[in-house]
Amino acid sequence: MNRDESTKNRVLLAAGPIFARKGFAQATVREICDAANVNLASINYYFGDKQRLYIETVILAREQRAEQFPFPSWSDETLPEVKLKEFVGLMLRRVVVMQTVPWQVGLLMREILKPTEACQQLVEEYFRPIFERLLRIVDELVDRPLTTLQRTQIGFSIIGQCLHYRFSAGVISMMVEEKRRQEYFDLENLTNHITEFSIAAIRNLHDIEAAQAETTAVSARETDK
Amino acid sequence: MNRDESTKNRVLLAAGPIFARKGFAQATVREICDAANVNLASINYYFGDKQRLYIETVILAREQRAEQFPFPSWSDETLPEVKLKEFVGLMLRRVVVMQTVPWQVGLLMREILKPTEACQQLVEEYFRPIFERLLRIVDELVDRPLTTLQRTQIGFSIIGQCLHYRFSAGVISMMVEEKRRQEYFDLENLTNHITEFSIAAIRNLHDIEAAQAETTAVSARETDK
DNA sequence: CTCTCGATTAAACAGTTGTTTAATACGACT
DNA sequence: AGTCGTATTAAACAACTGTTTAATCGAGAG
Repeated sequence: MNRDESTKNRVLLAAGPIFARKGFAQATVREICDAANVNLASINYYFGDKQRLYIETVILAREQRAEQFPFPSWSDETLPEVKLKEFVGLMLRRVVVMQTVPWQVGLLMREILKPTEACQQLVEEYFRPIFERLLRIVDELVDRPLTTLQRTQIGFSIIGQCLHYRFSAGVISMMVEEKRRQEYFDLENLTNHITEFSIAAIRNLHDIEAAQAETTAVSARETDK
Repeated sequence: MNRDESTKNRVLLAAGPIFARKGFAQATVREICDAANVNLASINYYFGDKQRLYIETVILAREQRAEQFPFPSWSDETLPEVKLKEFVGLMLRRVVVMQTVPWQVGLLMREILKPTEACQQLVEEYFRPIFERLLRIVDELVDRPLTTLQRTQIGFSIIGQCLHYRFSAGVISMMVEEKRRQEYFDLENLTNHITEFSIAAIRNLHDIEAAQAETTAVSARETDK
């Protein structure tokens, strides 16, 4: 029998999307076996129990995590503004559009929200390189050296704007009028806004810091009285 | 009998932390009743079913959270910059707490990540008023009228920066060096950065939009060749 | 006292869960 | 043919779920 269509493999492939969608506890072995068109006992026969099936599924997800949206290779002359825009567009494409998110990413995201020890490796191999790449773009956008804290915070501000459209997608949908919902999740609109917002912030940050110190003083005076 | 110690109230208070920790499906009525030291049938007697107990718990969480960190009342002369800073600080205080997450916050975050029936009411009575308040501050910060889409996107950019430190707290902790972790979650540092970043962005957004149009053209030309 | 009625209780219920069992089917080998 | 070992099956299992039931309690009213 072809290995790809073996009972064990069918279970593994069917389990992935279901675990990704519903989580470990909410996914049922009956649902998985139905989807895989195998007998109910197959999971225990091949994997021992549900838990070990889940672990094998996570491992498979890691292995199969194909670089579906690879980073473009930029020439030396590419403007940092262009780089940032493409970076933001890439982030949004990877995480925002729920429908097209492959189940492998969904499963890993699930692990990330509730970090375990296995998550550490994921951070090092997946998130940190992405983040470092972003920070290098930020460096190009400013004309002065930044402290480690500053550039990290700027990075989180940009990432935060992107991820918000995934984590809070449900609430955002409820908050905007249904008629224009598509507009708010439109990839190009989002990319343009987040890019422009962030560039505007980075460019203007230097001037603001000084002014803000004054504002803080005003705020303090108001609190006093 | 004291109202606070009534059976119904004991159930409500016991349910909050359990729902927050385990989610709706994973929390069991027996566990809640045990914690509240009441009979198993009490939930159905007082609340009808588990679901309605959950909804009442979410409502309670929202009320208690808003009570603990109320909005300041601003005078007419208060600078919008000050307002934004206090808004951001309030958001962060309500949402971002490093070590121990109060169960009220945990429950609200659960609703954002995976909205249930309780969420619609939560949006209308809690999130939307907060968001509208933010948008009015944004209006004061710009000197020109914004489209609905623009001001909403700006609002999401600010909220997204704040919430990122809750949803991605685990990953952020893993990404920054442990020695300086406290620094990255320091309330004042965060408040200052997000406020300054957002003000800088809003102030500069107008100029950037024009420049970005040119950049887009450059990007297109680069893609062509 | 008795009566009443909401509050509380233990028990039972019906449904679902993951897992196990025992029987059977199937193919490879002698 | 018969034998062996693996794969697959339907059924049963025990534990747990939310909910319902019917009995009991307990305090206030007549």
